[in-house]
Amino acid sequence: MPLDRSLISSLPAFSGLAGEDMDAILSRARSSRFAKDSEIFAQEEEAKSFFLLLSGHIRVVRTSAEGHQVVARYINEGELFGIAVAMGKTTYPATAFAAVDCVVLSWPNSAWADLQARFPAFGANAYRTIGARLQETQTQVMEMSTQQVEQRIAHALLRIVSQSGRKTSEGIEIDFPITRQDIAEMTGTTLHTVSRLLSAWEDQGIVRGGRQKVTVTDPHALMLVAENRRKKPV
Amino acid sequence: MPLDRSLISSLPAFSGLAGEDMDAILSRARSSRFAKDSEIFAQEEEAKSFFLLLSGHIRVVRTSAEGHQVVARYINEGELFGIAVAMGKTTYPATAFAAVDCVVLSWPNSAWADLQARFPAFGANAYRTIGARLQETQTQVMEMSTQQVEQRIAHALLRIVSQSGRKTSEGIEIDFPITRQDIAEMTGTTLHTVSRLLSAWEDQGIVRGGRQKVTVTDPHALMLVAENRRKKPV
DNA sequence: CGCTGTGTTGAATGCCGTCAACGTCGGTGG
DNA sequence: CCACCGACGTTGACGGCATTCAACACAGCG
Repeated sequence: MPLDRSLISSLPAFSGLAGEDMDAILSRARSSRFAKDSEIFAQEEEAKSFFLLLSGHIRVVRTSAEGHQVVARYINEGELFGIAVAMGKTTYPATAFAAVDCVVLSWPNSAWADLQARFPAFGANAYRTIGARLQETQTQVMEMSTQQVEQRIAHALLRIVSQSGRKTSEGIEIDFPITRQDIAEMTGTTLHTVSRLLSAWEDQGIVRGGRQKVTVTDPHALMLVAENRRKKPV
Repeated sequence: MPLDRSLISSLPAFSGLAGEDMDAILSRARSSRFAKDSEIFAQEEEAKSFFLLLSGHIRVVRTSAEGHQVVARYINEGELFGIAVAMGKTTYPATAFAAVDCVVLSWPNSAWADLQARFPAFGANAYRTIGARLQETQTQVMEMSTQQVEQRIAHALLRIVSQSGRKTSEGIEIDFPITRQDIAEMTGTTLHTVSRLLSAWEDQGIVRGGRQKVTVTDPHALMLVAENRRKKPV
């Protein structure tokens, strides 16, 4: 069954493309499902395909030679990922896990050159994605250089809820399961420190914790923390 | 006077291109000189051109809203830089300073789409450059997350000398003036800590310091430090 | 009902940033 | 040529923040 263009027509990765162009691009794609916690591709593995996340959330993890892990980013619905081919790389630079059950489109890498040449807007959007990620990553380096752990965690939480937040009666909740350990690996700290800070913030009514769950109840206060501008409570 | 293709024929950014293609690309470029410490472009400034460094060394600096600076990277001879246009960005994400007197080629951004379409190998090389920088930056995030300051500085020094080292009778010397402060801004630490560590390493015969100068006299020992595998001296 | 993964909290250690003072190099101008 | 001055570098003392170590609580699951 062919994929319908309505799946993708509103996504930024396809902006600037005519309807029949989308059809042509989709005709090369196939759709697959990945169960929660399954692996979509692995670091160092030969890159055979590139992907678009239709629904779900994906955690991208880099592992160092010594076995340390860091969470490079979370992929949201509508984003391209695993686009090693667009960077001229033959292996994936990180591992991608389904944070929840996911549906993804995938294209064989062999289709990239052709699609990119025939539909320049598609290529340009992919390159824009890479550029945006480079800039985000550099921003992360700056934060890690200049900010304390507390500000970094606050920034990370704000970033996640703004990209993957879901409004509830209590506040804005992160839309996928996330552990203290995950947050620690995003911010270069330990789960102990994350737990302590979240507990402190919960006492102050800024967030509400839960098992694999974080809800931001007072985004404004959290922003003050992120900018180190609130007076610390006793 | 037209630019000669011999200037660029051996550079990776032009690999896979025929001689006449290089001429066509060069015909759109102009060459300029920048004095030491002058600014080639500034962060947030509207991106009008992209660049190739023909000779010299360039320091790329990002400044945060609060005024903190980090050195994102050094550009070596033969590398593209300021390629915001290839990432679909309209402003430069960082400031570029000439670390020494420099000669650069520049192209107007308006030439990018055309060059990229006519000479796919040129575009692909630029995208490869961006991909490589994304990966380096992510590696830096990993290092900052998992390693101590000492290992980070050792890694940074090894990276610099491998890319911009010059052999001398004493060892491998960094080929451009670099201050303790610069090294601190590359590694997310303070000039005090850098100074202390370099002094300690000098006592151990691993490096030799100097004003705006660092020479690695024992690269192997420095690598052991980087991997945290040498027994610390008393 | 135990087991595993997750989360919380206390106490102690230590790395490295901060503060401070001084030393040194090199360029500049009298 | 020499004196001065600013940029760069060194070193010591101190302390705070976050990691480390440890113990326990709790939930979900087979």
